[in-house]
Amino acid sequence: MTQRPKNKVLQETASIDRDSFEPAYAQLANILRQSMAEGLLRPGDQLPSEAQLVKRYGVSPMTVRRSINILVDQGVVIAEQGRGTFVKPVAMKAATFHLGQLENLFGGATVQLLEARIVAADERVARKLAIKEGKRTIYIRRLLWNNDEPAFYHREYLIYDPTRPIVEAELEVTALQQLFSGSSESLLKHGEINIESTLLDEEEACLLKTPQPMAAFCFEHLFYDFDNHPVSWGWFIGRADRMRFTTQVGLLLD
Amino acid sequence: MTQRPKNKVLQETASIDRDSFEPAYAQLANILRQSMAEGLLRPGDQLPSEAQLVKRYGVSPMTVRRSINILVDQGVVIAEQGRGTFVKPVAMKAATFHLGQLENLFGGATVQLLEARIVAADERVARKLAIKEGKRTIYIRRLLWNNDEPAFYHREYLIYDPTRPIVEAELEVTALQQLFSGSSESLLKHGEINIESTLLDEEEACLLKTPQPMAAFCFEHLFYDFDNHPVSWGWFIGRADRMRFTTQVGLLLD
DNA sequence: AAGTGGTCTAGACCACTAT
DNA sequence: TAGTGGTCTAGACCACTTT
Repeated sequence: MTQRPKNKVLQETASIDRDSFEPAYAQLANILRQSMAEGLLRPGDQLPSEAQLVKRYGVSPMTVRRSINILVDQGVVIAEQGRGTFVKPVAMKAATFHLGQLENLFGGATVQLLEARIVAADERVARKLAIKEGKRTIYIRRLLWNNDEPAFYHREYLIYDPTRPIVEAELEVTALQQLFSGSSESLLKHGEINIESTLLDEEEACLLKTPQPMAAFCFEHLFYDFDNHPVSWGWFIGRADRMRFTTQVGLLLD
Repeated sequence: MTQRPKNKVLQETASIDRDSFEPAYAQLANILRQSMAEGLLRPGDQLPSEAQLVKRYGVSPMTVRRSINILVDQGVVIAEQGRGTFVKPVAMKAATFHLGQLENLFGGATVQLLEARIVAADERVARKLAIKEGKRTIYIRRLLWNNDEPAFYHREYLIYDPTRPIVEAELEVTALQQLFSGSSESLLKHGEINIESTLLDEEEACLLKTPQPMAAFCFEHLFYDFDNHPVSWGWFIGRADRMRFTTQVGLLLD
């Protein structure tokens, strides 16, 4: 282990501007992050204690705590009760991928209904939707177009609810579209999405008008209603060369 | 637009347990989330005002604000100054994919060095690493093994720094491994990672011992040091059927 | 004018860690 | 015992929206 001084003096120039529109807690968080970005505070280093920060920057303890909580939430420091607060090394446990491009793909998409029929649930579907095998489900196949190009091929199994007849318009709206539009009329409470990398099979390649073999992203989705019952299970498949997911790791400055 | 009552009475049964180990702010946040999960509070509904929550649950304004900030950060409610706080509809703008499995793959991996040599940067490499074309870089090809199976094929271009000779041990440690291990000796400050879905080419399939065609995940990475200079650019390629990324959308309860 | 969220104060008490 | 972070109070003042 390399020995480093336990505590470093931050640049005295930085201070809180009380006339700024930026709140004091945000300013202090930025000052601390800036110190890390400049290498004044390195991974493993201890941050000044709360009491020190209170004195140095002339803010109340609650404000200091809020600043530090922000850094903790961002995962750039770790606070240990009774020991101190330390700069975390860059590590990647989870990555937030921004699906902005995906949002665009769904946003302007038009929906072509390929097929919609009532089918009996086989073992696999029954298990996913938590219903009995043989119960009726609605099977829907759709093609989502974007800029006159086929963007996604979507297959979905919906719980068939005899008390709520299917409006034709509904067939043109997908669960995932609702997610992206943020419709407040959604019946969905939550869902799980899996991203997989697959090859297009013959049918998929044909519908999406791609040569074969072609790499693709597959988004498997399972959505639940407010009673925690599964509502739909399906997959969106789109050619990989139209999508990319990006994430940043480590320290981020504004 | 459907009209809903602007404000609902929450279940009076729920209250803060001052003897609990769970802090009051977390308890209150959970009570509110529970109300959403049960459908008492639906997307678009207004939450009780801070003053109301202060009275009803007998906590201070700061504690109420902290609870609500948690929900805001989680993206399940939106607070609008002067108007109120409202339940957000389920929407997916970004998705956090948990790379736990990936972590396992890297964690126990052994590294087989295939090639390491100094090469002049071509236009593409020079652009990515922000150096002049023709400058020397270290090109490394590695195979990462996991459980006696080839897991990832890694190619990487490193900035060649004549003042810092390459230790042989370094060649067996990758930037991404550092990320996963959370080594505090990392020189890395931050980086960008792209996830792509691709097909394995002949060389890749051969090294990874897969049939062809085979779908694969490709992680392109670009890492920077504390001076914001690029350090390395490369790709990890692994067969798709060994990885899966999952995310949850909407309301999450503990 | 009344009600809402946004920020902030100046402490308090507690649990935990190190010496 | 001293120092650290974790929680919480009981207000204050401000900016903003609605009526």
